[in-house]
Amino acid sequence: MHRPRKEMIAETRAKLIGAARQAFGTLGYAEASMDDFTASAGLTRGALYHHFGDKKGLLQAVIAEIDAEMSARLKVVSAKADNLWQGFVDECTAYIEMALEPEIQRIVLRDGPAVLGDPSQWPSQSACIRSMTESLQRLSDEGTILAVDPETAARLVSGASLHAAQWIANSDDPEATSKKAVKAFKVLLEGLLNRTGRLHQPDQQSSMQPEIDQLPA
Amino acid sequence: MHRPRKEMIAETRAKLIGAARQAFGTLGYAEASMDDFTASAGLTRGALYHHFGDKKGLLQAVIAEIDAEMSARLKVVSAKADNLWQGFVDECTAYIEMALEPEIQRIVLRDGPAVLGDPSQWPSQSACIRSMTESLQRLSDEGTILAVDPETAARLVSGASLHAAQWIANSDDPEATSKKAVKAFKVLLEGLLNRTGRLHQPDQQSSMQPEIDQLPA
DNA sequence: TCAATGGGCATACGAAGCGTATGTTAATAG
DNA sequence: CTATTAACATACGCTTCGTATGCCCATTGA
Repeated sequence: MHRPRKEMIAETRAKLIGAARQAFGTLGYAEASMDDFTASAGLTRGALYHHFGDKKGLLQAVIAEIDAEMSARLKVVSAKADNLWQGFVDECTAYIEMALEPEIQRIVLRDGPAVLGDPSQWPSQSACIRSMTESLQRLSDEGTILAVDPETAARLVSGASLHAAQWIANSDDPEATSKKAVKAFKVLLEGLLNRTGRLHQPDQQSSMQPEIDQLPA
Repeated sequence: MHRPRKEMIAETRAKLIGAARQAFGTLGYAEASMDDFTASAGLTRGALYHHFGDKKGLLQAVIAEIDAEMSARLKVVSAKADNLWQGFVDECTAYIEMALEPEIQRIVLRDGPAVLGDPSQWPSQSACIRSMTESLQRLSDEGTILAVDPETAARLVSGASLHAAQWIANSDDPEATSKKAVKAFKVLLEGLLNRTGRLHQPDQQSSMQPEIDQLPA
């Protein structure tokens, strides 16, 4: 039998990533002991070093997994919108909502950059950015937004989103904070809109409101 | 004599902060050995623990010092502008330029959040945000920008700025990247402008251009 | 079927690094 | 003048990481 062998190996990798993800997400990268969370997976550090080289390598794998999930979620959101602008807006709100999750905040937004360096250089991070970039590219082709470099705009918007999410999540009153953040975010985003012609221009006033007004605490 | 005593103590603190700032800025927080950089200041860890409690406490002190310097620089920039909008724009560009400095990037933007948590909760970080918030408040009073919560807008703008700066600093071609970033940043910022009345409305097209087009590499 | 090879993982060891507990000195207070 | 306290240094133990080594099982080729 060839399969059981390969499956055991894949399972070991998955168990290590899962245990590390749990530990990194709750304790943080620096405080997570490799002895502890490998033991919680029924393994030792030997397996870890064999598969991932070192602790940083495992963090990379964990982040790649999370980032793939985030990217998939964004694609789903933008795909089921009525028009492109709405899809982009939904994508932004989904991005903020994801950034509110403690695991993503801790691993991807806080420890990741400190240990692995600037996220814009990660091979995985490009997935989320690319998704937003493609949306903006289509909006630009369509004439809905002004002619700006889509990737650049995506990075600025994601930067604002991520900071907003961290601010919201750590504020005293997350609900009130999110409302203020969304309102201001909407105003900023409208800077992108093409106001000279009115071709394909969607309803601007109501477009940002849905769903995000009541965010999870 | 009372003074020499107090001065020696202050000097010890300053030497520790200086040595730590150097080590954190070049090696990074995690890789900086307390034994090493205290020795480089002619001291031992004993002094460190006495004055700052632990390694995190020292990082806090270092960040507080850097943040104070940043805040002072921002105030100078915004004070010498001709009008409020221009002052705000200059402040943003100065913010981006500061975020390009390796020491600030490493200590304040990368290691700081990982070790001390979300920057919006730091007592010191409020200084820079407050500066931008005040600028936006005045612009709002003046009618130049739309009625958005000034602090919220300041946080969004600073978030976009910081991410842009990190992207620029780590890109293959920082100069080209900065040009694209500034252009898109300008478009976004114009979302804040009040376009209904034309009272106090400054020249929008040229206002973002100065100085930042040629950023330091 | 039976070596033999190699990959998957555990164990053992050494080296730092951190935090604390304990000195030691010098200045200030009474 | 003594006693106390602040400002550091020294010493110790604990944890953690990385590597070197060893074991075992599965695949492979004859």
